[in-house]
Amino acid sequence: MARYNAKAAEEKWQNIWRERRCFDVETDPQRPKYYVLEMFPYPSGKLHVGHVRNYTMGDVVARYKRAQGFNVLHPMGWDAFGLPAENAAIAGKVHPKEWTLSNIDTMRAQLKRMGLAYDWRREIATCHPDYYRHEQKMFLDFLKAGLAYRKESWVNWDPVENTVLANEQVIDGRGWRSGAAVEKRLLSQWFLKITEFAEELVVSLKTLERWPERVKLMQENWIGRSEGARVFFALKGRREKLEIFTTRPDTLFGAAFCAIAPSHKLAEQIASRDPKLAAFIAECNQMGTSEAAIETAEKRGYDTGIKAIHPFDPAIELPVYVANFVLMEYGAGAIFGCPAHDQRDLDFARKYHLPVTPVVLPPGQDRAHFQIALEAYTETQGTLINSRFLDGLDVAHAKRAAIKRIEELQAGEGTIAWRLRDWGVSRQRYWGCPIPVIHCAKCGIVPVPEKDLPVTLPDDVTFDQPGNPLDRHPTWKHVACPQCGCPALRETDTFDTFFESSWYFARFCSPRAAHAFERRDVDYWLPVDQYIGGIEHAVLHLLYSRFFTRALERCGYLAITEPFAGLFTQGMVCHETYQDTAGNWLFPEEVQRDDKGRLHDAQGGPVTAGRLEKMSKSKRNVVGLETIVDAFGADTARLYLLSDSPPERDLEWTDAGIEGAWRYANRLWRLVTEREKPLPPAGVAMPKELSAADQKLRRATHQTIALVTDDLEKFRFNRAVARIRELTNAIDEIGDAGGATQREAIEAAVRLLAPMMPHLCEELWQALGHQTLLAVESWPAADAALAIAETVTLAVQVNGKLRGTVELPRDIGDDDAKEAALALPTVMRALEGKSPRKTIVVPNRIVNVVV
RNA sequence: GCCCGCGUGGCGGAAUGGUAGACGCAACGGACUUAAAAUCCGUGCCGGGAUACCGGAGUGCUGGUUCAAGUCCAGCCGCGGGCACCA
Repeated sequence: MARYNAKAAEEKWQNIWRERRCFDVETDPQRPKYYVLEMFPYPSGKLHVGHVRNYTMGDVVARYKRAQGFNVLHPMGWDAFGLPAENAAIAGKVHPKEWTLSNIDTMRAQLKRMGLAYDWRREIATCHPDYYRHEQKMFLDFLKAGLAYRKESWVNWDPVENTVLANEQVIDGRGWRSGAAVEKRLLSQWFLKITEFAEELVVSLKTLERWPERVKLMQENWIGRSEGARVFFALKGRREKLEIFTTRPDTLFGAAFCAIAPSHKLAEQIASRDPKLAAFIAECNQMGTSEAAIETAEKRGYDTGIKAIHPFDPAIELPVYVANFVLMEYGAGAIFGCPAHDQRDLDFARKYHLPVTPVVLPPGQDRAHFQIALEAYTETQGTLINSRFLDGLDVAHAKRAAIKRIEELQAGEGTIAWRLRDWGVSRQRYWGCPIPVIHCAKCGIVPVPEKDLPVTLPDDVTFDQPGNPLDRHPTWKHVACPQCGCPALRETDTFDTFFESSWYFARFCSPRAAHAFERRDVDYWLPVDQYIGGIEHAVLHLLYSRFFTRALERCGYLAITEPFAGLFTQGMVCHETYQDTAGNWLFPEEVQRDDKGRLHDAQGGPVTAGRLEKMSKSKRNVVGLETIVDAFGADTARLYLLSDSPPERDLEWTDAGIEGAWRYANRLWRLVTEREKPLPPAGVAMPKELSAADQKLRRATHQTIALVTDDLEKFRFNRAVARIRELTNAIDEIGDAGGATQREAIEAAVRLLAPMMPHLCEELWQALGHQTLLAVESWPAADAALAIAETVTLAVQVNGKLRGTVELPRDIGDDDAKEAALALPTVMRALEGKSPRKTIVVPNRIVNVVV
């Protein structure tokens, strides 16, 4: 039995697509556009099947939409800056640039073997000055627009590597590579003012109809909008006031103390004259930031001796503490404590013997007996007590009344607090985009003049010592101040690499333009119609990009505010993990299974299989592409990745699964190429009279076209594949008896499958006698009339229990259906001679007889 | 703690409130073959019948709504994810 030669066919069709420029596209305002994009990869070394699942989904959408007549933009590029390149440089004595570019070459070649319908002319890599020069310009524009600024802030500092670490790089309070306990350090850093758009970023989530609810919810949580009030407490014997934020102004009469963050201005002020407080603050700064550290940390405070005056009654004085649980970054960095209705405040009050006054009486509680012991009442149902003018109100009304009074007294106002903080973009790293500013002793911070852009990275850097190579480069940072000409210093920090990925989707529209974007191109192509990527970017990349698009719009670069009209988050590809007796991770191909099902390594040593995990280099549970594509071809891999699980769920890679897909590829291939009786020629007319079997196949064909089209619209690739397999089964069933109907069915199957298995389908399309390329063919249309059956099978139930089925003409009258149902022997037996009380007929579906 | 999602055969998974288990994987049995591979056919569970077939139970658990519930509602159990000293 002959086998489909995937390798030869795939090479052949890839060459033809390339020669005929099938996937090259241009801006064409006369035609409807569709922009499909998969999150571009970091060039870590090699592609694995996890990457490919993502790109295959995008490719199906791109090919499908093209067949539907859209002008489809489907580009690919490289998120090329980042830490791993530097780590490789430190470990392997290879320059980050070389390492990155050679990885890109490898991965590009791998991608090309997958037959993805990309416009490769548009490829970009973010590490090229031709790319990053534009973001330097954007940064300067942000600076002018007040969207970028520099401030001192507390950062994660790795004392061994001498660098700031991103939050993701701090694992349980320790640097991910050095293992050193991360310290908090106060450093001057560049920030982008994402908080400026906090409100908009939440509100317009509602307009993103084709985004997963889950992602929108995560962004909403992350931005964290809280309605409340800002209240100013006068401080006894002091001129300044203490600003606090609260979401519970209704509980102001329950206040027992005020507390400020250790890094609060007032705390620092007092500490300068109070060594004990200074020591306390230092201790707070030592505290770990890991989840465990926070959970076990005791609530501690230091009484400053200062008294705050209650805004509603000057006779009430509250002690002001510096407390370790108050965060400077949120609200005003200061709170009032209401122990009866906040658990932390209660813990704190019990420890420091502060009064606990309940001010909200839970529903159904007796005021005389209501007491707070060790558990605060934090619900917002209840009635205000002990609160003078608020007494008797429910919580919601009391909040409003309290805010009204605060505003009348000019002691504050209703306001909204955000959890979202400005985006710190400075990194003490070499392999990133240089931040285009100069520090001058006289002029301060001076932006690099536009004529001097790009500020390019020097190539001659060393990695033999820890820290930022740019900082110790002998000449690079020494420049003349563009304003006064005096010797000055270049900024040696580089941008967070999320900076590059925040605008790359727009650059694809005009990837070689001299300035960032051609308006004609971005106005045509943007927003991205379908974006596809992993859920791990639900907040970071997707939020940054939404912010960036707004910032670019404000600076006149773009005319849109939302970059991605549709988003799909696909699941991960997982694989078992393997470890030998020494605990070393093993690659799947190093593990063999003996006939008793036990696992061994190459030397015969026992191997234990661990849990199913996301494919990752460190655990070695990756399935490389080469092995799979060499053995089965790209199409088989694509089919398996699409068919085995719903796309949003995780997929477990199994060898048996890929073999099943390979069996199907061959089955379809034989269906066309190995026939005892040849199919009628292409374009053969459908006979007027069709046998029942022929009619049935025709119906299946047109039903399948309609269903698969619907499935692809809704990203249900696994179901689309199942439908096509069903049609294949139907084609098999009719055997060589079918003529024109069988050709019609096979052609439909091939065309429907083409987005998923493009090479095989081109091969079959050609074998079926066609001259055209499927890659540029239009999508098949279902004939609704042909998809409808003349007869339908009705299920017949007695008391809701299935008792049989009956084949009847479509749209038969209810009475006829009832009669036919009652005539069934199984129904009569179930009725046991009783007469039906009621019969429900759902046309063309079901008859339910109730006795 | 708060918010969200999900529980269906041995496995991945299908089912606009209307015949649960499509499609596939695995396993078992059979056909073809000197043999193997490949290919093809059959098989969800329990009880009875060699077989056709007949009966029953069944979508995490307990209730409810309905002629009819995997699907809707309430409560519980379990798993997964996000956020969290956020005032």
